Amino acid sequence: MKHITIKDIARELNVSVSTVSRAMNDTFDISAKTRDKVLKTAKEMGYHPNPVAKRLHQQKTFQVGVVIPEFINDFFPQIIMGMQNVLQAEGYQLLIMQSNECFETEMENVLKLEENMVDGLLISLSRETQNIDYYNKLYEKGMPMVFFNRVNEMIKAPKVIFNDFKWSYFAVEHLIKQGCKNIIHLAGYKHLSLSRERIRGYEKAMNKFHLPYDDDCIIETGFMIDEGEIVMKRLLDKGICPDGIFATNDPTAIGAIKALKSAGKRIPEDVCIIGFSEAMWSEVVDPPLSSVSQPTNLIGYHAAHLLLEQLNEKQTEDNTIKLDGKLVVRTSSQRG
Amino acid sequence: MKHITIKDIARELNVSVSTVSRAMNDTFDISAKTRDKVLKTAKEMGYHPNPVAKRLHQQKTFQVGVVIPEFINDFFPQIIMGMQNVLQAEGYQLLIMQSNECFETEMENVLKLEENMVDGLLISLSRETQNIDYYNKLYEKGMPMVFFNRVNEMIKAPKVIFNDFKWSYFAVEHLIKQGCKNIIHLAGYKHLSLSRERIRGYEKAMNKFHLPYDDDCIIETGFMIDEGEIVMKRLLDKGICPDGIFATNDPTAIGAIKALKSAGKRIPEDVCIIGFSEAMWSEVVDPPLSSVSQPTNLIGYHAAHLLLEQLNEKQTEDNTIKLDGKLVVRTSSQRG
DNA sequence: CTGTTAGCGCCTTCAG
DNA sequence: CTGAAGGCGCTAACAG
Repeated sequence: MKHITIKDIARELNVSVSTVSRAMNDTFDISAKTRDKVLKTAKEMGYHPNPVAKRLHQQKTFQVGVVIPEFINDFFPQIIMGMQNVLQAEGYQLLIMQSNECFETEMENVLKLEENMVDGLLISLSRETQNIDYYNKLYEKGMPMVFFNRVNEMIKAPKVIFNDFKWSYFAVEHLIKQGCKNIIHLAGYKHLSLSRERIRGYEKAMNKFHLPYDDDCIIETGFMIDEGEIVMKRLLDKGICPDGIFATNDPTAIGAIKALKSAGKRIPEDVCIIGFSEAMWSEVVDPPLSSVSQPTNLIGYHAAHLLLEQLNEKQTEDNTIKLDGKLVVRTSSQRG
Repeated sequence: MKHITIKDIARELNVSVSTVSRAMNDTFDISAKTRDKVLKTAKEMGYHPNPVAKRLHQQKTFQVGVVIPEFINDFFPQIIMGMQNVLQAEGYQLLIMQSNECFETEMENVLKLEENMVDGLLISLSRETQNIDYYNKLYEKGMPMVFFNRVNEMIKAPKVIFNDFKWSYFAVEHLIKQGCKNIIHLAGYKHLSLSRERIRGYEKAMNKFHLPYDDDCIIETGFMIDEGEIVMKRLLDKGICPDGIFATNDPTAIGAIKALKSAGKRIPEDVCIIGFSEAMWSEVVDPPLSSVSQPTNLIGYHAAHLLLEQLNEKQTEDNTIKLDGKLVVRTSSQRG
C-alpha cells in the first residue's frame, strides 16, 4: 500500500514540491500550463493528497464525534443519517460512539473523541446523565458542540429538540376524544427534560378537560419493552386498569400492550394506547400502534447545521431549535 | 482550543523534546527520575499527544472503514457493536458508511475511505453488487479487508458468513414437521450468495421429504416489508395459497403476513410462516414470528479479529468463518 | 542517559 | 511564475 506523494510527482516532472502543491490547490500564482501538466501526471500516477498530513498542517481533522445512547432502535440511526448527509457534503466524517445509556461510558467517549481532536461534537445524553458541568466547560473553551434529543436545560450549547410538550398534549387530547377518562402516563425517566416535558403535556391536557389524575398516574418506566411490561403488570395485579395510556415511547407502549393482552384486556376496546417516537415496527405490532412521530432526519439535519455554523465560526443567535412532528393514529387508540 | 504539545513541556522543563517523547513512550533509555518528572508536568499541563502527528509519522491512521448496506434495521448495528468492542480495545476507530443497497454508493464509500487512508476495511456488499474486481485488486495490493454477511464467493479476502444452507434446511424441515406440504420460499435476491444458499437449504429439505416444488415456488422478493407483501398478494390474487412459507428474512415474512391477513387467512392454522435473521421486533408482531436467529455480535467479533490479524501482518490460514445460529419457534409456525 | 537532527506529507511565506 | 526553506507535532537514528 505505498502511497504516492507530492514529492514523487515533483521528481517525475523535475519541478519543486511547492509547484505541485500549488497545482493541486489551484492557487493563483501558477501558470495554467504547468498546473495542467502537474494535474495530468498526478492523475496518471494515481496521486491522492495525504489527508493526515493536511490535517496536521491545518490543525483540523475534519472529523466530528457523535455520542448517542444506543443504536439498536432505528431512532438514532435515522438521525445520524440526517447528520451524515449534511456533514459529508462539507467534507466531514463522523465518529460514532455509544454510551449504552451509561454516564461513565458517555464521558469516556467524549474524552476519547477530544483526544482524537475531533473538530466538533454532536451529543445526545444518556438517561443517567445529570452532571453536565464538563460539557459547559468544554463549550466555553471553544469546542463546537450541539446537543440533540436528549438534552438538559442547563447546557449552554445549541440544542435541537422536539416539541415534546405540545405533542404530548395532542396525544393525550386524542385519547380523551376517544372517550378515555382514566388516563395514565408511562413516563420514562423523570430527570430527563424530555420526559418532564411530556409529563407537562399530559398534565395540561388532563387539566384542560377536567380529568382527574394524581402522582400515581405518572409512572416512571424507563424506555424498554420489558420496563413497560413490568409496570403495567404491577398495576393490573393491584387491580388497577386505566382506559387510556400515553406511553413515553413505543417500546414501553408495546410492553404495556403485552401485559394488557395477557390479562385479557382488549385494545382499543378496553384500553386505548398511544406511544411516542414512532418506531419502524409500530405498524406491524398487534394492534398497530398509534404514535407521535418525530422528524428524525430533520433532527440530524438541524444539529449538523448548527454544528457547521460553529465550525465556520459564525455566530448562532437563537440556539435552540424545537421541531414539530405528527400524530399517527392507528388501531391501538381508535374507537368506533 | 489551544493544544499543549511536547514542545511546551520541553520548554517548561528545560529538556529536549525527545526526552519528553521518551518519557511519554516509556522507552528504556531514560532515567526513572526524569521520566516521572516529565509525566507529572505533562499531566499538570493537560497534555495529550496529538494523534494526527503520530499518524503521520507512523503512516497509520488507526481507523478502519465499515461499509454496510443500511443501518435502519437492527441487524447491522448489532454487528457493528461486535466490531467496535474488539477494535476499540486495540485502539482503532470505525468510520461507518452506508451504501443504501446501491453499488455506486458502495464504491464511492470505499474510495473515500481509501483516500482517507483507513488501515483496513470491513465490508458487507449491497444487494446490487456483482462486480467485485476492484475489491480483489485492492486486497491483492495489500489492503487488509474482511467481508461479512453479504459476500460473494469470488472474493479473495477473508469472509465471515452464516451457515445459511444448514439453517434454511432446518427452517424448512421445521415447517414440514408442522405438517406443511406446499411450501414456498420468498427468496431475496438470487444473485446474492446468501440467498442462493438459503435456496439450496430449501431445496434440500423439500427433496429429502419428497415434497414437490418447482421454480415458481422460489420467488425473488427483495428484503423489505412491502416487497414481501406485494409478492404474496400477487400469489393470492392468482388463487395460489401455500400452507407453508419460508421467508428469506423477517421483513419479507411480515409483508407476507400482512397480505395473508387481509386475504382472511389465519396464521398458523392456514399458513405456517418462518423468517430469518431475527429482528428485534419479531416477537411483538402478530402473530409472533418464528425465525432463524443469527449471532450478530459474533459476526462482528470474528470479522474484527480477522481484520486485526491482517493489520498485525499475521497470516490467516482458513479464511472463511461460517457461523451457526438457532431456530426460534414462535406462534407463526406452530401448530397443535 | 540526554540532546540534536532529520523526516513523515503538506502548505506557506519569502526570495528570486 | 517558480524554488527553497520552515513548520505542523511527533518519533527515531545518531551523537555525545
